[in-house]
Amino acid sequence: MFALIDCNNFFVSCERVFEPKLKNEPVVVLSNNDGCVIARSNEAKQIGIPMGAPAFKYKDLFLNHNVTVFSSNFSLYGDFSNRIRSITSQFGFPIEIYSIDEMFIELPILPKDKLETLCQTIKQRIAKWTGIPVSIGIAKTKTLAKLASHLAKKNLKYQGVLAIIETAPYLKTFPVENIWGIGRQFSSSLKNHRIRFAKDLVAMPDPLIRKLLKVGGLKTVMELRGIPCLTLNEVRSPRKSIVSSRSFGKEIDSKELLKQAIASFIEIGAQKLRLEKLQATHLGVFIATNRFGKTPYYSNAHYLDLPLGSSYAPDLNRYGEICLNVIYKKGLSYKRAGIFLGSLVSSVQWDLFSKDKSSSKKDKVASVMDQINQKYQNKSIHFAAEGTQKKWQGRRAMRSPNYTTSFDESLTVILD
DNA sequence: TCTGGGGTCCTAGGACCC
DNA sequence: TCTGGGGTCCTAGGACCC
Repeated sequence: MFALIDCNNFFVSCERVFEPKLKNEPVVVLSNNDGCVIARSNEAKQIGIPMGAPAFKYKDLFLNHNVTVFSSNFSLYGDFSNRIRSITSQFGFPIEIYSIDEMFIELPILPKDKLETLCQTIKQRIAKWTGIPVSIGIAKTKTLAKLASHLAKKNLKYQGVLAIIETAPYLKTFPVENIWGIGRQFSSSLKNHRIRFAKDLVAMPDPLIRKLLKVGGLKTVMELRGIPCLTLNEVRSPRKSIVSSRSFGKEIDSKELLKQAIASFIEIGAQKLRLEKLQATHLGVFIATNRFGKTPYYSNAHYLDLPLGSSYAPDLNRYGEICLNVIYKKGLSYKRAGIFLGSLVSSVQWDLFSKDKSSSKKDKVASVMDQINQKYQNKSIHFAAEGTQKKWQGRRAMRSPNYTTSFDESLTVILD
């Protein structure tokens, strides 16, 4: 049996832990650059704020309904995510971290009421020790567990936990577009075939499913039928690529500033590489003007294979600059840029003819910098290529303090 | 002024081979 | 009338997820 533990309105719930007065109040969390709504409390959903709503278009609504607005604070959310994982792992079941706010666990086969009691215990411990409310769905396959958690979240009568043994009654009214693995395109093409609910999908002939939804969709349907196709992945498979990109706070036309932004993105990626003991042998840079602007949209990317794998920013940066030179067009104002690191390898493939014998020195430099940035604040020390002004950085005016990951920002409690 | 960011997998089609 | 028939590999684009 699989159980999916899903945190309710996760980012909002994290913010509420330190602002208890916001319970039962409408709250939203915004994306980078304070651009879009990426998390909503139930109250905010009720007001009619959709997922992904551009913040500036909803300013009045926020004001009129007293919506509390946060910039995103991923250090805080990541820390809560780790705490919830460690609490869950205490129960001793195999566990898969699926995303920042979701985990699968594998449970023994037990009667419905035993499964639900067990998961209520998990749910209550997470709530008591972290303050984060979760919903838990239990079923024979991962896809059904997802479906169950969705129902557990939406239907108060389940009190946050639902085990599905007999699937038929639940599939009957479950809309296809809410099924895990059925996105916008697939659900609209299913609707053209008059498939509206999970039960219709399950009854479809396999060749037609294969034709419309490809192999992935066929797996989804098998799982809905109770035949497990997906397994628990306890160890995360090594990452295959890294992307680091941002929209800018202000549009940039200077190539020099773009270079600095690219250098910053490369260092973010390089840090991840070093953390996971990987090196990139493929690098790309992409830049884009404002999609919504009046001027014609320009976006372009250029990729290079590197002669030697690296996780050292100055090395990667040389190729980054080459890429930028290829795609940069003078006279345009750029709104977004990013870098891509791919073909990641775990050890260096030495180039027989390379003159680069300095790699151990570079390793030392990088590791000292990483230590300093870890001990003090991140970006305490950085390469000059990143620039000192960061004129391109976006807004995050309403970010909450890093209560749990920075001593300087921890909560002060005043006792009377 | 203002519209996110980071991933994976699958497929169709082109290039190339014999 | 009818212009071979299989293969493999790579890539871009599209689908999905959070």
